[in-house]
Amino acid sequence: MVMVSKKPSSVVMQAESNILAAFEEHGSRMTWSRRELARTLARRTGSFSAEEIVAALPDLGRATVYRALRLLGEAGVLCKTTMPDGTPRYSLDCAHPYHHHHLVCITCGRVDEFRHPSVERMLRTMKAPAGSELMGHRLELYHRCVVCRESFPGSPDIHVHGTHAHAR
Amino acid sequence: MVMVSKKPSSVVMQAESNILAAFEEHGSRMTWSRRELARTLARRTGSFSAEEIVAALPDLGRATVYRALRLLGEAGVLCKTTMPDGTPRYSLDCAHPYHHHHLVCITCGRVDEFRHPSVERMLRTMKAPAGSELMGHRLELYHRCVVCRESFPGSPDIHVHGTHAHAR
DNA sequence: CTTTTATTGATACAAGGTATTGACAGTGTG
DNA sequence: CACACTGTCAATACCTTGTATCAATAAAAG
Repeated sequence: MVMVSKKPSSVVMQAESNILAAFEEHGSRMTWSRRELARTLARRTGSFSAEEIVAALPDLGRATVYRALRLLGEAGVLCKTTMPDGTPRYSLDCAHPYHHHHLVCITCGRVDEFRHPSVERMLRTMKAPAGSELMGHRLELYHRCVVCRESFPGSPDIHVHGTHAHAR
Repeated sequence: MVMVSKKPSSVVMQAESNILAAFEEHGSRMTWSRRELARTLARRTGSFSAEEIVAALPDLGRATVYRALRLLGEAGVLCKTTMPDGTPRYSLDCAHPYHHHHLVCITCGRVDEFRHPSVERMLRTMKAPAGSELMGHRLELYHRCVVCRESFPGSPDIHVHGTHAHAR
């Protein structure tokens, strides 16, 4: 996991206040822990694991971090993405806060958001089989981003249960 | 997790030989363990966890079961699905062995396979951002199946990171 | 039948996350 | 401002889902 592209400070501040707002709107108390967390998360680029955040905030308890991540996920400012091998990664919602899917680089872990009309069409027309009720969905596209292709040419042979390879 | 619909014995036998064939085609040795596993998996309906299989085969080691599940996943006869909360479930591939997505009941865990032209169109046109390379994808639709809706009316309020709720 | 090599089960371990608990800190009320 | 109420905290233990290791064993090839 490389890729430490710089994040403009205006974007960081925006992200931080988004996070704080999410806590507020959820009715959570504003504590030092949560402020620290917001500050730390806002600076992140790309995706990260929960344990990375735990490590970055040694003065917060594990449970506290996990609780906050779940809360922010429910509030819609943080997304939990599943890598091809099933390990979870978190990323901040930026571009499309309300509905989007993920384009995930399997090499550096970078997560981008996208929308595509065909997906929305599919979701509308899927009106699940007679009598059932659609409740939600998960869509992730796995790729190798430009930077990673340039740094490491060649094709990593990745297969994982539940993931469908694309024809070459 | 309820739903013990009966599986016709012809289907069971078909599934069992599919599994054995998968081992064979992969070049694996045919062992007693793998035969037992094939027999057990073939009888399953709906989805199941790895630990359920471990428990059902007390004479096989944990590692053996996990190894076989991974192998069968790679061979394409078994799918690993991610529930909304991130826990994995396995299910046999039946209808569309080569390319499909999953319609997952969040109440009983039943997994159905589906295809939808809009999804295929999206995948074709997504030709990921300039210079990157699409490697695979994961698409799961979460719903409550007919049986579960009848058994438990009311709407469970499920939200999990990375899953997007559908408008009601 | 012997050799080779994949496979096995046991065990330990790693990652990701939740449950519990006593202590403590924010916040609304008086 | 003081108090009590309740959310939140850190620490810890524990759970689930898997993987790594390794010596013993069983397929399969010759």
